[in-house]
Amino acid sequence: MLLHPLFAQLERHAPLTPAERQALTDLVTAPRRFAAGVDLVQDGDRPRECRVLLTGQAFRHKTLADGRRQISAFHVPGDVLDIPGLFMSLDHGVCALTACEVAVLPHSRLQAAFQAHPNLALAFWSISLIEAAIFREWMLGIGRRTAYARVAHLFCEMILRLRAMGLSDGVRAPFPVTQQHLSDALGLSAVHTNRVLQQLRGQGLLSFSGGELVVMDWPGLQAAGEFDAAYLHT
Amino acid sequence: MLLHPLFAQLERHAPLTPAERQALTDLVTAPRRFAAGVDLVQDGDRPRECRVLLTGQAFRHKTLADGRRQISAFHVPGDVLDIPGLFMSLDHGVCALTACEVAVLPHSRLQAAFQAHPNLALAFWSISLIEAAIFREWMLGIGRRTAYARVAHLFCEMILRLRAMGLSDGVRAPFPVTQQHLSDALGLSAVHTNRVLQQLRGQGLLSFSGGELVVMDWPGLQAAGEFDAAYLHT
DNA sequence: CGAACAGTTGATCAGGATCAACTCGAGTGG
DNA sequence: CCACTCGAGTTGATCCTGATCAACTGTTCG
Repeated sequence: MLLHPLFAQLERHAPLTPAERQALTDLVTAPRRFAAGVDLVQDGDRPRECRVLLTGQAFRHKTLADGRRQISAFHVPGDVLDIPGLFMSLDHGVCALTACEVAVLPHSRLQAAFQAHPNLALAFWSISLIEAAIFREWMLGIGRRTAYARVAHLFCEMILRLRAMGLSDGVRAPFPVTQQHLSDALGLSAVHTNRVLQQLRGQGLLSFSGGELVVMDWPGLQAAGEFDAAYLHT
Repeated sequence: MLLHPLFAQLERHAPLTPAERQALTDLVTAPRRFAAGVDLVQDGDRPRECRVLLTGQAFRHKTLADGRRQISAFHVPGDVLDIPGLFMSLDHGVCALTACEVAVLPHSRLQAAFQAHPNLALAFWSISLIEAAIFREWMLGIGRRTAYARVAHLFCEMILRLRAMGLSDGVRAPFPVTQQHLSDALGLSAVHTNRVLQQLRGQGLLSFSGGELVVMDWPGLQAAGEFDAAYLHT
């Protein structure tokens, strides 16, 4: 049951057959452990394997020469960290937020499994499309929403995604990011993120400290973030 | 040779076999024509077919209730407009910028072709991943680049993508968008976009009017946009 | 004990938004 | 044929969201 988080992601649209599950189980190598802050996936790399996050959290980022950084995704268990690496070299890095356990699926054996079980390829494709849908929603937020709505929206998303993986009850969730991480994800400065957080706290919508998010007023938070979960395709 | 633009996109990583090309040719129905301004793909739709842009240009957008709009992509011939529709309902619309010709690939027959030619599915998957890479680059721009760099960067991208489809010589390219379209793609106001364009023109980097982009100083434009084409994976 | 980092606060600044008005075609209909 | 409208582009004036700079607190950790 090592790959259980991955199966949960892959089965969001259609269940896998026992044979498909077995094929994945057969090809995975021993999971690797990484410490917080380590790069799980390197920018510019042309990987020979797919990494799947089993435990812990991570984030995807592009960083410019002068240090400006954009975080394009936060990753929860079950997420495949480098699907693009199946086809091309990576144009971004993935960095561990916490200690992480990562399953490794060698490309050669994964591609063989795709040949033997075409639906497996479709399932991986499908989760890469959901990730793209999240990118579009983030673009909408960064481009067109206020800082206040952006922060609220991100917290709504993370609560739901973590709940889908059994890591949250919908009220409290582990989200071990600094305010700087939030800023880099939302296109804000750290100072302004801090002030928006104080607003959200002051309105009794949530608390966020020590890497834990607690939603105290879910309808209020959704409204503040103009949040509609349709784009998550759960 | 109706599908020639699609083949050009699909073959960016590996050539298709004659059998694979034939399979696509066999399943395409008569192309449809659309007028400028018409929605080619409707938000919320759950399509039964894939649409491929053959001629003309289009853009992908999410629009909020109050009219704020984020354009998440501009599409050139050969682009598949609704790959996510293979797996899920669409969370955005695609609108024609010009009169367009669109090829229609029914899902049922496309899926059969994927079964018969697994590499076809991989090729479609691959172009959906390139699109996601572009999304990430746009996020970086909207979140972390100045308005000036954003505008320059977008023009660099469009010149290269249009050139890859044989629609530009690398100097001049058809790009029939209004300044409002640019603003909605870049997360700016129309007024500010106008002023940035004047700057870029004033520095002799480009001219942009009547739906035509002319690059007068390519190195200068690249520098202004902090542009590195790696993310296009050409 | 001292670094180093995350968070917080205040003061100031600026990039870009907003509002409003005007120009300039390109239709379009009387 | 002209008046009218409408959309796109342009300009100026003003405002404001959020950036920047700097200092300070608290905590953790070596």
